[in-house]
This record gives sequence, structure tokens and C-alpha cells, in this order.
Amino acid sequence: MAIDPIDLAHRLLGSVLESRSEQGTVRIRLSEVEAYRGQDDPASHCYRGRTPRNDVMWGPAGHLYVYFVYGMHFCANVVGLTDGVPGAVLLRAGEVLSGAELVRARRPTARGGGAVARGPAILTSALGLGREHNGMDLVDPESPVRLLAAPALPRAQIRNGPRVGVAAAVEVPWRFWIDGSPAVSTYRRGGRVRPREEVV
DNA sequence: AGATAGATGCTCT
DNA sequence: GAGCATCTATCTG
Repeated sequence: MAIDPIDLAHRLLGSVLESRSEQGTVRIRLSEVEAYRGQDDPASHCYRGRTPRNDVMWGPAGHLYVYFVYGMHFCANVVGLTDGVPGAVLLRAGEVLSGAELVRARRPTARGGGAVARGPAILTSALGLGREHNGMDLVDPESPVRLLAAPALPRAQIRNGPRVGVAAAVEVPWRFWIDGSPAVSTYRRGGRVRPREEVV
């Protein structure tokens, strides 16, 4: 199977991600995603070639790519690629359809009270995903984490704009979200803010 | 609303 | 050693 990350991003919007564990089941309807594609995309983890971390992004498609960032957060992607060009779609936000209580317990301080998961690290922890889920097949019915595909949304309901939180290629408009959804992360420009130089 | 600082550790150069 | 596909609390207007 081959699917371009941009097409995958469209298809993911409105789809439901289900995560089962001993603690319970959480279902989240995706409302915001962000596409990354290829070794010529400076913002992609694949920019400098294949490494142990980004290995999953080379396929197969439909698997989960989970990575650790900023020393404390995990982010989750769905792998999508064409013709050996690696890629993935970052899951940024969604509405909690079931398991809101568990979501609250997993991240008590997050805004939204368990009804929404705004922000990739919040969404990932809401689903209880970590290192051990990296590479899982989301299409396998036996998998504890599954993607329940929904009919494609009408294009008119989909908006797109610049990516969030990346220092390179910010202008690439590959962030997609459902128009009017309450579960969309607030835009923040990428890269750390440099401290002002001392004036002598 | 917007800006900022701090938390914290993996990954690659 | 530098740089992160971030979040939250705590300011300032």
C-alpha cells in the first residue's frame, strides 16, 4: 500500500483513533493533523536520511510512528509514503468521543477537561501512547491501537495553513484542520525564542 | 491575548 | 554539545 502524506492527512481528518489498554478505552476523532514528506523537506525527521529513530517512516504505511521530544513528551504520527519517499502525518488535535475520564486522569492539568485533546503531546498522552507503541500496525484489528477510517470529509470543511512548532520550512502549508472545530491547537511559531542580547 | 522561562533527556553531528 | 514536530505557569498590556 502506498499513500501520499498529503492525501493521508485529508483522510485522517474526521477519522477515529481507538486505543485500548488495561486502564480502559479511549476514542478520539481527529480534527487537526500535519504532514511531513521526504528527504528534501527540512522540517521532516527524514531530512538527513534513515536513522534508528525515523526508521518507521520508511514504511509500511498505516503504522504508528511515536517519538520522544523535549525530554518529556511523546508525539504520534501515522506513516504514509509513496515510491520509497518516507513520510508521516503528525496527529495534532482531536475531540474525545469516549474515555474522557481516563484522558483527564492521564493529564489532569490539560485544558479542555478531557473533552478535547489540543496539541500533539496532549493527544498522544490522552491515548496513552509511548515508546512501546512505535511501529504498531493501526490497520490490524488485533492491534491495541487502531485507526477507524471514516468517509472523507468534503473539501470545504478542511482548512490548511503553516505548520506549528518547526524551525525550518514553516511556510509549508501542510497543517490541516476541520473548519470551526473546537479542538484545534493554537498557532505558535517554531524554534526557540532567542534571548535578547545584553545591551552594553 | 501575547511573550517568556523552565522543565528535561534523546538523537545526531 | 546543540537542537529539538511541546506544555504549563506566570508575567504584562
